[in-house]
Amino acid sequence: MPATKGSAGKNGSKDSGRQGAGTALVIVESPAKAKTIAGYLGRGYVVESSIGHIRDMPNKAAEIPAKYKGEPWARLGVNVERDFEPLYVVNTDKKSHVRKLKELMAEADELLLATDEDREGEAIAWHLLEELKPKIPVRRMVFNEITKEAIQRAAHNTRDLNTRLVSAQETRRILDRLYGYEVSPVLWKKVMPKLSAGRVQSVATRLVVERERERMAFTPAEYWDVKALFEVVGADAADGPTAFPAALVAVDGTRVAVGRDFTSGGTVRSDRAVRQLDEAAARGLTERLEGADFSVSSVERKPYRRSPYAPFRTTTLQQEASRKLGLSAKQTMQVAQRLYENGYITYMRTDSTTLSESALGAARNQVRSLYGADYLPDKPRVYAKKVKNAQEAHEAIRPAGDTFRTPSQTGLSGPEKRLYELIWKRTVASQMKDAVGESVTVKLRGTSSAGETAEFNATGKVITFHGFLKAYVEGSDDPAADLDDRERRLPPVAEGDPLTVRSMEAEGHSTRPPARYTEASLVKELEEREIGRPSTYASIIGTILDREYVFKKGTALVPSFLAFAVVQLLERHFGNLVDYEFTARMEDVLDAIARGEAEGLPWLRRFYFGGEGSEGERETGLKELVSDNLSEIDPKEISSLPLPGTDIVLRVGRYGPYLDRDGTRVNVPDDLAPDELTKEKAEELFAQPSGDRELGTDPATGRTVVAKSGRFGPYVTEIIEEPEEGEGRKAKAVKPRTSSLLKSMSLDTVTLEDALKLLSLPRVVGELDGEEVTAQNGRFGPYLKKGTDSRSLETEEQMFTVTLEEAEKLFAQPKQRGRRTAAPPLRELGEDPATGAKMVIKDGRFGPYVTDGEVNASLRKGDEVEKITDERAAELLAERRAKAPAKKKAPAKKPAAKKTTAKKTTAKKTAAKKTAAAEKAPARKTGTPRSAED
DNA sequence: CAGTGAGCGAGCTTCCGCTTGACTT
Repeated sequence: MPATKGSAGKNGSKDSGRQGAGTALVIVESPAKAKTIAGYLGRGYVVESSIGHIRDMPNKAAEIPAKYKGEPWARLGVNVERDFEPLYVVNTDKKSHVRKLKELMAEADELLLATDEDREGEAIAWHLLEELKPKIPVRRMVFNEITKEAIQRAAHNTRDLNTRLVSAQETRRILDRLYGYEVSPVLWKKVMPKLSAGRVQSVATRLVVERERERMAFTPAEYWDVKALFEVVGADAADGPTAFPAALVAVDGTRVAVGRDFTSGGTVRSDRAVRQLDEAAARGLTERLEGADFSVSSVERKPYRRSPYAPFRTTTLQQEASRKLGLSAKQTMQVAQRLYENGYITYMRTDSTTLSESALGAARNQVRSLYGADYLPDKPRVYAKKVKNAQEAHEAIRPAGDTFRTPSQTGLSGPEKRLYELIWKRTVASQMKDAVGESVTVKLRGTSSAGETAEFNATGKVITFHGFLKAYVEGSDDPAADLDDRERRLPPVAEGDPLTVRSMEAEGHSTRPPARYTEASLVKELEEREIGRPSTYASIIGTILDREYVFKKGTALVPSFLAFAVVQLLERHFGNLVDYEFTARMEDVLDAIARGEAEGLPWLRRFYFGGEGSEGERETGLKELVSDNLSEIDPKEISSLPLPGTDIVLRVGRYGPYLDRDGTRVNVPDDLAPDELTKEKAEELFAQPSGDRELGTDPATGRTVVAKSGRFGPYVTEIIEEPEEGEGRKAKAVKPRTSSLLKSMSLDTVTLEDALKLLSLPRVVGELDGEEVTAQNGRFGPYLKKGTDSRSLETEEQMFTVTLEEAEKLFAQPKQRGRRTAAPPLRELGEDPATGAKMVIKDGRFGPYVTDGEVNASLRKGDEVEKITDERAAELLAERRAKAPAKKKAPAKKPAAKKTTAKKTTAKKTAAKKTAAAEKAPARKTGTPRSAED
């Protein structure tokens, strides 16, 4: 609806429109929010969203602007040599949106940056400012709740941008980038490509691994107790239950041990004066108590009171949706997002439990109408913030609006209705009265036939006023635990009342290892440790699942052996970074920066370049840890997990985990939980046929032919019997013949016939120039060999069919000619303005590339052979030239002692010794943080 | 994890936090 200009309200105060003729552009973070706010602000305002952050450091090489490509720090996106100046680019998916914002701004006469009032929101506002470069007046607009009054108030009570908060955010961002982009490559080199490390995900992974370690170290303890059903003598069944259960708690005044009295090692805790009953003791006691007289020795009554739970924030919603609806963190957020976008609930990514005034009113009205005034407290309930680093830019998660719709009024169905109902109930319950009642503990005593005094306990709970429990009861992760609304009524008994035993039974138990994390409990743990943010909890789980650091077994998160290797590496070589307190300490620093009491730069400098720690000790910087210290990380050691009490080592290989005992190896199934890898299980794996498949006997040799899966893929080989012990060493060890399967074969279907054919290789083709010519299969595929000379063959089949004449022709041709000359350029382009050389696009092993005859440059993602312009080709070539010159090697270092072989393994070890020139940062020129500019 | 013989255009992977559609399979 177009704004009617003119009568913008001279008397103004109540007018929802804006004074003056022009319009103000208001930018918020979320489109759904923009829609709502636009309605509240009315004419004179155009409300648009930024859709989150609009700029960030480049994600990957393709996003780095050409002018920075050659910089040594371009890979990081942070100029570590110049005060950690970040390089910001508009995210590719935001380019068109930023353009739109610019267009809208051109129409406006004022810009209101109304992003969230937290660290990230302030930074988004600053980035908008930097990117939009407004020439009109700019103000920062903030609000904590989205109601008409609050929004209109906020529009007229603007402030300046808080640059200190922006600095805190930028410091956080830089640290996360340095951590992630410096440590991940260490994992690529030492463990496996494409792995990742980060401040949040690595700690999350470590938590899961540590829990598994606890489970592995756990020794269960067995203990027994006695359960009995007692009956009140002479009670009237009409008054309610006359029998009730009780459990043995003490014998002769000594408490009987229960689960919590044991250590994880299976022994009784040293500080516990308890008696551990074994089966014989428990059964014996039960027998001796048969027919014994019992009486009530004490009755203790305590008032019971329970207050409602706070309204939902992201983590508690995820936990309850998991317990009650069986939703994963990601599913919960997806459903909640839909509810939010369609106006059913408030924002779902929040760490706040606060309800706005209007929400309080709505909740209280609903309590009154649905449950009656008796259930309504005199004053609204206020919940203290539970989360330490809460930024509270939003409300709690609650039904939207000034009046709450009941679930049936929404017309929703399926998971959306169920989640809405959960949120609605929890919100309403949070404004109801406490549940009150009484809890009772009854102690019973009897004497056994051997004169032992046995003491039993019975507990009961009676709720006299259900209060909020009428609306909502929180779920539990432990299926054995009693829920809050569970009542247990005991018959009315008094001290001295006689009781008879209706039944009595000894029960055996064993202590259980700590439970594995679930998605919800891991998120809860992370939140308590101040690690991660509401917008990221679900994706943290996604990341560690994607990297295969954990897998799900039911709802449990099980760490992989890969996670053990990665965590082991990080703990041993980057201990500080996976310290559980790392983030908490970082938050302290960031808070100090936000308060203006500290600067980010010195802190980043120490983190990256090292320096004096808080205790005056020298702290090694990240840069040194990932470069000079790299050679200290032994990949073999890192990937090895000794199995305690055995000489078996579990190793994490490129093709999955396997066990190694003195060179004998066996694969470990990918889905084996680490705590299930016991000594016995390991032996079982070794005893199993190793997946080799016997194909039959070679009639020529009598040897068994088997198909196996090896390092280089599937292959066939033959089994050669070991010579008998006394037969001496004179018989020279015979090497078994081996051969890789052809590409057309597979391990499952290969036949003895195939195998014999393969084992017949190398085939003698004939003789040329006095040398034998053979056809065989090798590392790079099929080839012909003549002495030290060789030529590749086109197909595997040729190994069996190639004739001497064909071989002679091949050897007559120069090497390497195979396909190069055969392949004409894919496209011809014009001349490179830089060199004047003609450019062509060719097809190569790694896909299409452009070359000028000297320099070659692969096409990048998004480049299409048909659409490459001369300019783009020249750009690619220029970039390639700017990179480390492949030809002339700088002789800065001492000459290499030996010729480096091309073997990858050695390259790995010698990698990363970089010249440490110019590492020292020059003294700062100015003391002003870059982001503090006005 | 089986063990033989080239010579070549590499380039990319990855972090945490804000936010949604627009894409293809």
